[in-house]
Amino acid sequence: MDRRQRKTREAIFASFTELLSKKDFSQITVGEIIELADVGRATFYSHFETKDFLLKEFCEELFCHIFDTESGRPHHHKHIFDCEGAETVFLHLFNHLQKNDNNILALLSSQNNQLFLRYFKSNLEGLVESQLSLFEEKRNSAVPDDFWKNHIVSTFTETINWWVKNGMQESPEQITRYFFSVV
Amino acid sequence: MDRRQRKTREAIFASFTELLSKKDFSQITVGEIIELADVGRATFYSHFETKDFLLKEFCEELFCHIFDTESGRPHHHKHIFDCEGAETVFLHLFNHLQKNDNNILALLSSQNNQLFLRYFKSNLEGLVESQLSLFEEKRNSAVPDDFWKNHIVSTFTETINWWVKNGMQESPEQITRYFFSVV
DNA sequence: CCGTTACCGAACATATTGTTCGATAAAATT
DNA sequence: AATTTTATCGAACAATATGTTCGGTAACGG
Repeated sequence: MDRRQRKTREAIFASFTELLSKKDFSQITVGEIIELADVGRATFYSHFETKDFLLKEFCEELFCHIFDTESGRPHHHKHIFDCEGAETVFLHLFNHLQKNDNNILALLSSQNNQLFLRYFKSNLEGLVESQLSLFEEKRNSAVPDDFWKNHIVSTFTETINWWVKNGMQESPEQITRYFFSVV
Repeated sequence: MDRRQRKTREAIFASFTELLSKKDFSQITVGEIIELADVGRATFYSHFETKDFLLKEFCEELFCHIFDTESGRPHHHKHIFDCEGAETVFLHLFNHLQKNDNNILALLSSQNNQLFLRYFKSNLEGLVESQLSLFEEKRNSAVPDDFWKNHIVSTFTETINWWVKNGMQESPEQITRYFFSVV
């Protein structure tokens, strides 16, 4: 990718991040974004069809980064999907959040948290699906598979939500314990 | 309240309801609302400061109606807060939904469901708080009160969400059982 | 019956969106 | 190093949406 393109894209993302942490998505205008990013109007629209597409691509990069960071780095811990044991996987995610990669905490604690938790949720579904067997012991067989899966995913994102909203006072280990206490 | 005011307000709410069931809130314009409601532009703005305030008042009426319907009608069942037993209260809410008061199902199954579930949630909090003791037996004491309360509320709204999304094939009794199986 | 109030409708200023185009400079290609 | 390609700029543009103003009209309530 052309360096100019890269710089423009990153300037827009950075500007967008800053604005998202301050105001509601619906209140942000393209004019504000390009002014803060210091790029031309036509340039913005050559990168993103609309503001909604910007959000979509922004979230994809953000969560791809979080759900995928360690792959291909042999000396760090393994890829998230390869971790063993349910606790490890979810603890891993809580650790990522605490490290505040890509400043995601500012986004999760802003007025737009619902927006990001929704994206988080859709990314989480695949992961939970692959770990579903680890919850088998806790599961009441009276409920449908789909209901059960949805419940785990929702409980996890709600746990994150609660944690962030309360200032993340608990350690990742502690919050993982809370999560497993209720699910 | 003046009859003219009442009619205008209801026409706007009806128009708004119809539009909400068809498209995303952010895509709805004031122009569309007043055209469908057949009221003048100035009239709209004399009733509601902005589109967001319309949503706010709309939700307040909607949920007040649902959480409050039976009070003061001695021959019907008791007020929702007076019901005995946790199952009864939550079953009661599921029944309300199935009856589709105020056409709330169209709203809960539209693209705007997140919007309404959020309002639903805030209305639910008080109710859950008053019923918290009924969950005591199921509770793992290792988690904070606040976390526990949030978990129950979230699980309930997510149960509704799942139910509506899956076409409400289960009976209110069945869905109540699902809810209590996981919480 | 009369004073009050809500509505209409039309016009208006302002803001936002998304597009277009020629000029310019940075990048890639040869 | 010369040339072609490509991204950006800046400014202007039409189209749409927002929120306000005002005089005339008709419905309301006492």
